[in-house]
Amino acid sequence: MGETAGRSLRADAERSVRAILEAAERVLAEEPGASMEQIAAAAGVARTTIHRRFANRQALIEALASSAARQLARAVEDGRPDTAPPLVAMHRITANVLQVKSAWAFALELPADPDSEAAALHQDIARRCIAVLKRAQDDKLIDGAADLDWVRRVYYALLGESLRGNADDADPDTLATRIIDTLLHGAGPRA
Amino acid sequence: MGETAGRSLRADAERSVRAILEAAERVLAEEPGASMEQIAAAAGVARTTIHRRFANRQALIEALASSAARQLARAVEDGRPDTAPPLVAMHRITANVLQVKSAWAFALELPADPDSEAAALHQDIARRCIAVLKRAQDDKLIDGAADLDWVRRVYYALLGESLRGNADDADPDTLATRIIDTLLHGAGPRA
DNA sequence: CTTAACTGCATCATCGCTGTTGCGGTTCAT
DNA sequence: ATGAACCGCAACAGCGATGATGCAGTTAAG
Repeated sequence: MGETAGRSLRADAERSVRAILEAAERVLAEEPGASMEQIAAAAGVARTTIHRRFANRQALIEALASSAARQLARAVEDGRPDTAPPLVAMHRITANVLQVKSAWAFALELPADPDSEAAALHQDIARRCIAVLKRAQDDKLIDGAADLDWVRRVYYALLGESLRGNADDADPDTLATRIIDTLLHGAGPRA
Repeated sequence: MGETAGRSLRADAERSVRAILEAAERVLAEEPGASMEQIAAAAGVARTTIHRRFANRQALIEALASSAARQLARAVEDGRPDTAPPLVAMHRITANVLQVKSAWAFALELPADPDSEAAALHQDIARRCIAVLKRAQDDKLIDGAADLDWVRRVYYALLGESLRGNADDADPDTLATRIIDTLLHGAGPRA
């Protein structure tokens, strides 16, 4: 479970942990093989401080993945996936997720160990995602014969593609609109 | 230019180079930070042999990227992108590219140095890709108001997504059909 | 205020990877 | 068949990253 279970840290220690995780995301996104030294520098912290909080590089990575996955789960939850109308939920969730994903791109694309907290969260998110798609299918927004798992994968791919290169030059809602539109209608001529 | 310009190698040396490049793809795909030792072992070659052919790890990576990019360009070319009917060309190119991309996934997703051979090839491929899409647009297969650069990016994303996980369990034509269908019509209900 | 937690700094040992060189044996080209 | 190219093996030096430790100074919590 990484750091989740440790008893509550002192206020400054908590700040350090956050700074380290944020710095790790920033640095590793640009250079996945970056050293602890570089991460420490970016966090405004001594390298030994990182080793005090995270035993291994591995442990740091896992904590990073867990933290990001929790934020992603929250972003989905905030979109009211199983109460709001499907189209509204999809739009809100997409906009929320885009923001989280642009801030934690590296951590979220990390190959998760099958029995880690992050993996469990991602699995739960995928479950909710398919549930929303199912509701959209019931509302005839998605073809009845469509393979929802493929649709979900396409949706994920569109999310990822929207964030490549110039990350946050457009606002999330504009990007979300384009994603949903592409997902539902593709590139073909409109009716 | 990497290794392209060196005078012709002896037959066994050429075999070694191919074995090394193929092993590098295989090993690095699973573990991007793998050591030269691991690559050498996978290639059935001594580590020093790699250093004889490629000065740096960097040089090896670049040669790998160039080699893969050349194969990809050839796969596109074989689809007759500017003579065959757009839909036919798209299908053929997609099927061809899927095969190359499944064999050289790591090398092709490598961030290319702006002034490398690989980058030039990828740029040329993107140019051809957009040309095909333009012809499809002229044939009313794609909406007249569509942003072709976005369409191309979506197409790339669909290609990538099709190969994740169980790589080659389905034949390329089936996958290609689904990709083109999704690209043109999305997940919405069919007419 | 007093104590315990936390941090920075300097240091140390260790490890694995890299890249090079030399040599003896093997394989290809002509 | 002969020479040049190639390969494996062993050894070496160098480098940077890792992770641990002790100590002195600072900060938060009760």
